Amino acid sequence: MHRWSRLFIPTLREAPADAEVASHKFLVRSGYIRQLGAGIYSYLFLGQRSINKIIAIVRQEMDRIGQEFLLPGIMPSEIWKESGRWTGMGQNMFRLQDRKGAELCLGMTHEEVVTDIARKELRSYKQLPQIWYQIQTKYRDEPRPKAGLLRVRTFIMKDSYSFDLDEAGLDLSYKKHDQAYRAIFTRCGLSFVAVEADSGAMGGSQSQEFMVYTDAGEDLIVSCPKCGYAANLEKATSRLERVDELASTGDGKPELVHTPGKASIADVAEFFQILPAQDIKTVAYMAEVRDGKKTTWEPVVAFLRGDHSVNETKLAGVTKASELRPMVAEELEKFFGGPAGYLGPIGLGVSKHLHDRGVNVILDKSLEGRENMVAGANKFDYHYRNVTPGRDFGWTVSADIRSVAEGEACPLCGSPLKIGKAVEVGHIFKLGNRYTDVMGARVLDPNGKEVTPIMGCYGIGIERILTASIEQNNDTNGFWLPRAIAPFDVVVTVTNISDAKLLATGEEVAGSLEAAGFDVLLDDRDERAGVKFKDADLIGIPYRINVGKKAAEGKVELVTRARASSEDVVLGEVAQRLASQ
RNA sequence: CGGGGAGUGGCUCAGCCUGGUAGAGCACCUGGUUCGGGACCAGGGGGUCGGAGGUUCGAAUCCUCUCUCCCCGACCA
Repeated sequence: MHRWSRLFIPTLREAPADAEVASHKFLVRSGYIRQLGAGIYSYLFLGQRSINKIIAIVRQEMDRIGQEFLLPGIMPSEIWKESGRWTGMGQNMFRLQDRKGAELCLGMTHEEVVTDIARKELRSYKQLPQIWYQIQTKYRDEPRPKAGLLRVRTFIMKDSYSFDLDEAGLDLSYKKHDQAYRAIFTRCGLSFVAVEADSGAMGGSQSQEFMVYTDAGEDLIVSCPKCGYAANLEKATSRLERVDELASTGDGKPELVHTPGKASIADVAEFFQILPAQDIKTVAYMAEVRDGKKTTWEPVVAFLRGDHSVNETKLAGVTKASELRPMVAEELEKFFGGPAGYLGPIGLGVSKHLHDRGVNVILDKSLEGRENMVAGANKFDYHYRNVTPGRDFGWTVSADIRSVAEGEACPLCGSPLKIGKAVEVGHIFKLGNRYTDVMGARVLDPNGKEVTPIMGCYGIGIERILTASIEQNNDTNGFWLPRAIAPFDVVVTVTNISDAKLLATGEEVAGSLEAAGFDVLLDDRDERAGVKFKDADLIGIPYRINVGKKAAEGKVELVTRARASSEDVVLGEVAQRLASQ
């Protein structure tokens, strides 16, 4: 039994000044964590207990499908150079040198390490499939750590890696993880959604994120309340309603119109008395393209419906850009011949294929088949009308490069879509042979033919489970965790320890609860009752047994933190009663 | 990396504009009274005012540089 009077649980009456989100405030106030530096935290007694419970659940579910390893937290640069990520991963990696000057890095992820093991040890298809996992601290030099434990520079991650002979095998490993993750997050008491995710520049084929809705989240999730469709905004699509086309004017060809001072979509729409959807939006970028060792910057111009917004993740995916930045004025002048506000598609030197000479013009699919639109004329204070894509201008690639907006129709069932903020707690990812191939992992298949195993990787942010849970379960007085991940199941509060009888009763109750298998914290501090109640409400423990006034009648109170409800329980029945909660 | 904000006792902050040698509340220690929703009274301990340099008779306060933290953006296999 843990006696509060002897523990270090530094609760704070006030939230630290630099905390913004609820989980951050409460984690600090409740004495779970203390900050050492930006994105660097110590986990104190309560925090560590909660983390341990989360890890135990993750471990238990993962052991059903895989094998736990412990991998190095520090590693030589060579394997990263082999995979091409020594430069590719760039700035997010903590790098260091040993005394001989050799380059090392702190482990931010372990694909290279497990692939190195795989290539040295795996010889035959008979050894496949393999699922290896680790639960370890990872180090990432985040450009901007924030929101307490939500985005940090050192954190605990469950990462697993699967090796399979073929796609069918990978499908199975992926599916196993999907199921394990659902079991894990369910057991942790989280309300979560699995969403389609962007596979990124990794070239993976399929990817799913496990998200918990909260305003503290950094991701935007598009979902359909009707059919269950859910996707990261970076990936989401929607069904669009047909837009009424404008009637053509004059001879039907693009007509130059003087539009003094009309530099925004809204102004132009008002000027022409049209809908923004009848206007063409032009967004101009310079894209960084890495081709092996060579890095070049190419012009990329996106055309979209006036009422749509460009989705840079999609655009980067389509153009294979490692980075996108808006064009500066000189570049606009160079490629368009006109200034921002009056950019348009007519007269651009369009490249035939991506990365060819010329401007990479990416047309959003929603503009295909449209006609008589309004667009900038690449001339200060002028626009065109009667602009018809295909007839009046061409493009390099047509693709979905826009962001879905709230209320648009679900791509599956047509119901209005919702958009909400969420935290990513897990991610499963079909990697393919990207690492196994370049690092030379090969096995012989049943025909004696050499094949490259294909990989999947699967991560869970341990602290994010705790953080997300707090975000979901808090009020002004504190938070409550589900029993499965709370540092203690129950706190037994003795309202006045100077009453020896009362203290003895509290110890007896705590002892009986412990005997019944509960994790019990006995609040035997020499504090006033009010202080103890406030602390108990603050620190995330789901139940409180109050040993006070009614003890004389042989009763205690069972307080359920989530509902702030209280019921009297006869002394002998406490364990039984709690177990039935 | 761009923009904004903040560093004063353990915590939350005032003082800075208009220089005169540091304060409040909470926390902590001692004694007493209290004891079911963060008690009260009395006494007490604790601060290189983030750091360095400069201006000045005198700097928490003015100037320069620098470090750190927070927020927005960029970024985020």
